[in-house]
Amino acid sequence: MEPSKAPEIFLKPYDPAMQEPRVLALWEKGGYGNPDVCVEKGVTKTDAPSYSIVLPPPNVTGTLHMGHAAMLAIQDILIRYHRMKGLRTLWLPGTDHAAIATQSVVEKELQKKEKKTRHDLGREEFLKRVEDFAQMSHDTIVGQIKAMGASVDWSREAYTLDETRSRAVQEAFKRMYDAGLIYRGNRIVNWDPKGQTTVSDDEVTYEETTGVLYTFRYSKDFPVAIATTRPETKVGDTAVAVHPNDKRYKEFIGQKFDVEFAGAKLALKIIADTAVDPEFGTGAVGVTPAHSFTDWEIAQRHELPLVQVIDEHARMTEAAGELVAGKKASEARERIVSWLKENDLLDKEEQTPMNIAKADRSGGTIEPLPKLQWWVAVDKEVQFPNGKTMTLKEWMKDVVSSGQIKIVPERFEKIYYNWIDNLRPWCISRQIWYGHRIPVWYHEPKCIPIPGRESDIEKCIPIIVSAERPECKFCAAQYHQDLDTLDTWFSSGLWTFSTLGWPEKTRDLEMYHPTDVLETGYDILFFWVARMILMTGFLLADIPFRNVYLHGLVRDEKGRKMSKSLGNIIDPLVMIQKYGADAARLSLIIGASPGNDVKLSEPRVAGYKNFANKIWNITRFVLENFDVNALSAKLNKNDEVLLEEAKNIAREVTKNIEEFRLDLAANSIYHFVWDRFAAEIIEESKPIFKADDGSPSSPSGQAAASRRYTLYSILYASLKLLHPFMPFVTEAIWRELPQKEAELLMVARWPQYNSRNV
RNA sequence: GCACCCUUAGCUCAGUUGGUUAGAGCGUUCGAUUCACAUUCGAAAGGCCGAAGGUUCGAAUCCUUCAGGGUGCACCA
Repeated sequence: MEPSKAPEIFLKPYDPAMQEPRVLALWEKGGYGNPDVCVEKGVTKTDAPSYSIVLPPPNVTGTLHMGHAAMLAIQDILIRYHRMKGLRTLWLPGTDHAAIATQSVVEKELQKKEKKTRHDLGREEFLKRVEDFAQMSHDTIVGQIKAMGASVDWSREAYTLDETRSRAVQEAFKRMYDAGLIYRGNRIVNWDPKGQTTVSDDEVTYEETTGVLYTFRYSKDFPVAIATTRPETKVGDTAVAVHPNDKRYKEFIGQKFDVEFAGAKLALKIIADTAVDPEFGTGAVGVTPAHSFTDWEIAQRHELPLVQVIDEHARMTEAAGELVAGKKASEARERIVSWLKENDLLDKEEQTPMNIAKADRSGGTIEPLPKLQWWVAVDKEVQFPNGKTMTLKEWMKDVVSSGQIKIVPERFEKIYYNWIDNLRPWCISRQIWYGHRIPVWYHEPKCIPIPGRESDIEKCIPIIVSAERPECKFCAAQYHQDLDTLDTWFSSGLWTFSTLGWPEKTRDLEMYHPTDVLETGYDILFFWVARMILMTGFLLADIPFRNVYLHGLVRDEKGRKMSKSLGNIIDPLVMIQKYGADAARLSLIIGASPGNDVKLSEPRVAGYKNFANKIWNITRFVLENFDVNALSAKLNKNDEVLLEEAKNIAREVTKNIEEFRLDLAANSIYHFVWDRFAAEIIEESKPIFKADDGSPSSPSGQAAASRRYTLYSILYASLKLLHPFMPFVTEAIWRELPQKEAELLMVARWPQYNSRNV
């Protein structure tokens, strides 16, 4: 029996740069990313249960980074595994318009290259620029997703701002508006003076600094001293609050004072409120309803008037009084402090730790301002489509605490609850141009009666929610659309079902929703995951996904965030070019336990390239010593034990994938292949093949045949087990195998470790 | 202020419900190699598992306290 020669390709080391494009072409030709094709071609049974993941859509703000690469690797492992298991598997790709993020990238470019602002171009022209940029960025991203080997279904690709998704956004807005969940209201917003827009609470980050706490009296005869770190806002005070049990101030509660303070006339009422901490400062708070969230709430409780003294450009308004009106807030502060000194009203200046609120995107210092904006009510009781009445907050808690949605790692559930407990109404309107225009039309400033039909005006509806411009039968005024756009997370919140065709009742929606896993970085648990649960709950009375798997952040070797300014960015494409996509993937998987950050360095990626070559050479050895006749060989006891060992590995890998321990799964197959299969089993085989006398009936010939079969079986099973982790090299090898069950490894069956066959 | 996470070999990290001499990768040192693998193989050095108590027949693992590092949220007059 003459052993077959291994294909020539194995005589050279594994070359990912050469093999990967060929493998990509094979996959593209196969079309198995689309589950319908899998069913058509018979690799998936018609009645197979479904398994679905929607890709968290990358922002069209440029190129993908290592975090995206990690996300793609993890999801592709889950997808390939389930596809091989025989499930009807859908991985739906897409990109996110990322409103504020994309707009600001384009604005910066515009400023840098042409010294223009968006207002110089006008809304239409500017939007065209943004769209061009978004398209370019989209194409780059698609190329990168492919290069990573992600087996997504491109036929279902979606964009958060395309037509279908726009319809979903308008429908969602309308339903929530009709239910009273979305309302327009004058509340304190996080105003970003730099970006000239509102931002949500979650888009605000806090920086610790040291500030000065000033203790002073409004005037000589004012009975109470107060403390503040923002003296410039004090010209907008309308009350002084003390704790109801504070004996020092009890006698003053309810009294009113008119004072002249730094050029402003203040009418101050002394009130009692439990929000006041008697231990802090003097135990008395100057209440500024227009420029502080807590003060605004106090003002609501006590029906206090509101005086806005700072405007959208962080300048003092006319209402701030003659001393500081028109000045920058920072200047106003100095002015007022010196005024206090001049008038001998300042008791104390002391250093105090404080947090400065910054807008996440623009870095502007947040100025709390009262503004008329659109909000999602999270504490309002509403009827859900399933008939139940509850608040959005209650829903969000229930679906997690009841176990309908599982968060992995579990500790994030606590963080999630904590976030919900502190959740305030969600401000969804933004004063930027790129995004979903708010589908609301107004008769503003007012309705205009039609001559001769003046009484009709009572029937007129001055605010209408609609995708198209409505016509008014009762009034002569035109409807004007709201100028604002929606928070990008509003459309992202619909992602699991807008991608499947909602609000149409599509087959996809029925088959793939709820999705099985939402896999993303823990940094957007609140931004996105919580919002998806909220939106899906109200609109579908359903959950968007059964599992949330949170991966850690990819950092540099010193544990720092990768950033342009630090110059420590590792570009996934460069890594793929140098070491292959398989190596890049493995470096992001092994050693990355759920929810924990990964420290990545180039040598780490390089190390896994060796592994791909190892598999390559194992194959060479096995095929050089293989013979199809060996497939019918009678197995020796020894060899049966080896096959049993391989089954145990298959069992271990499977269990770990099921438990989201991809790091452990990858690790165990890695070690089995290298340390057991290559280093020991193959080494032991060499003498067996040497001793082979070529006669199938002799003991030596029989032993060799048994071993040939065994090596082939172990290789065969190893390729399958490795495939989700290293799809390229395994698929390239599969192509060369003389005996196999399927044209492509990506649709071969996952090893059945319960049966006799590996 | 309220939570959470991390601390194990020089570096990066595993060690999943407590169970024999604590593991891997990279790095270091020594050796082998006409042999599937210029990307290979073997071996060695290197750890009072952050500290102190406790529970237990038995603790890296469970409990308490503390220290250092990090994160989230709140407060921020």
